[in-house]
Amino acid sequence: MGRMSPRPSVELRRREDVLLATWELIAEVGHARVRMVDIARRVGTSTATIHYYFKTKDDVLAETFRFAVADARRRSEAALVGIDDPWGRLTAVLEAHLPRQKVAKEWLIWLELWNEARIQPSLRTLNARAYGHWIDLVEGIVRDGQERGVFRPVPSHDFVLRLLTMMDGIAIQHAMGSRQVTVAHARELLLGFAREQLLESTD
Amino acid sequence: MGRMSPRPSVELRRREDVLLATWELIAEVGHARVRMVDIARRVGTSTATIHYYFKTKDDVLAETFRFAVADARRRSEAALVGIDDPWGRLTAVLEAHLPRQKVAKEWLIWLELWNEARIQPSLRTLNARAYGHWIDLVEGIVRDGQERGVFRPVPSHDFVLRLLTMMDGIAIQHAMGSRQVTVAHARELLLGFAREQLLESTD
DNA sequence: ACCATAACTGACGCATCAGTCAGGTCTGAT
DNA sequence: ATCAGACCTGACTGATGCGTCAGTTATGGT
Repeated sequence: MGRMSPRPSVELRRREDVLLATWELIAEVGHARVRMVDIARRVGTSTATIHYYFKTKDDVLAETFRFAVADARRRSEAALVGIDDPWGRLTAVLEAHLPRQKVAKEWLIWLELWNEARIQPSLRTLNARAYGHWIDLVEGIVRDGQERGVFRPVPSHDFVLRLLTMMDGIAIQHAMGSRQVTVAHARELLLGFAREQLLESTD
Repeated sequence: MGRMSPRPSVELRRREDVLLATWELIAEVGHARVRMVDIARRVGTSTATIHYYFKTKDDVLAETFRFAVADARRRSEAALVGIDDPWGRLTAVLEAHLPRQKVAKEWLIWLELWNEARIQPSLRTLNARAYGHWIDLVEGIVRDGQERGVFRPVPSHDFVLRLLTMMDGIAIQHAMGSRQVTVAHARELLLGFAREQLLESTD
């Protein structure tokens, strides 16, 4: 009931507010430390209201993770709009996920998701799907570049797996506050690797 | 007091039992879900006894992380004993940390440590130190190989950072139960990368 | 045999939170 | 003006789990 009422805008807006607040809180203190009161306060309401829109706290967290995944996917797609040459597409999509500003917090969400996905099967499938899509996206760009003769014919799947796992590892050290791994350095490590593998001639 | 009593064996053994049990529990259910009762039960005692040896639960967790770090370092050193040629040393130390059997659980501990280190400063320095040591160790092997003319003169620091962050990223996907990333595949991704970069001639 | 103290424990206090409930207000349609 | 139902909330309940404490048992030295 009610979910298909003539005026769903309130419900949708409220739910999104909650997810946004939860998203920030997870990034700030970790999902295990997020309390319903914290979410409520940040949204400017009571815990009972949160429960009016979400059955349990776990639901809020799970939906927030889904929300984050969808958001990241949107960012990938937005970054690719209007770009045609393969190297431009590859750098655009990687740059779009380098940990600056809002994206920095997003990486913290991934850290949390990985930890929780280990335990909760539903989150595990969420992560598997998201990561699969991420790999497919980048691999598609790489293969396209190879077919067009712009990229060297390295094994695309292994290359992408190396590139993206490297990205995850870099994100971790960045999240640890390692001063060795600045955003500039992260970009150079990743793009440099891609350049070596895909662009530079074997002489 | 007491810490320097004539018979420290009981205390030391007990403490180690607790750390071992906690280590396993963290790997199994995640540090946030580990309860004092669980630890006590696994050691075969009461929660009050755990508190006799450790001030708080956080102390137990923190010391367990320290314990895990020390254990990993010991494994690196053990793997290198008696091996002289650089490529042998590099593969030995990497193999020693591939996620098989006991080491598989260890990777889960790292996942947990990364999450918690983000929040707790003392754990962050622990992680920073451990990771710094890990990089130094591998970079030492690489530089030694380069000086001996066995490895190609790629920039050692960047290479090692790429290799080790790749390893972390692979570990994450492995922990997620990705069937794409088996241990065999992980080994090939890592060692293959090292081989390409360090051994294969530029033609 | 005795004692000091290390080692251990059951029972409990206490704080923290997720979730519920009974009832309130607000809004748009008739 | 009235009403149905969406929207919201303060106050409460119940469960959970850390840490304490008063007291017991084990142990090694003299």
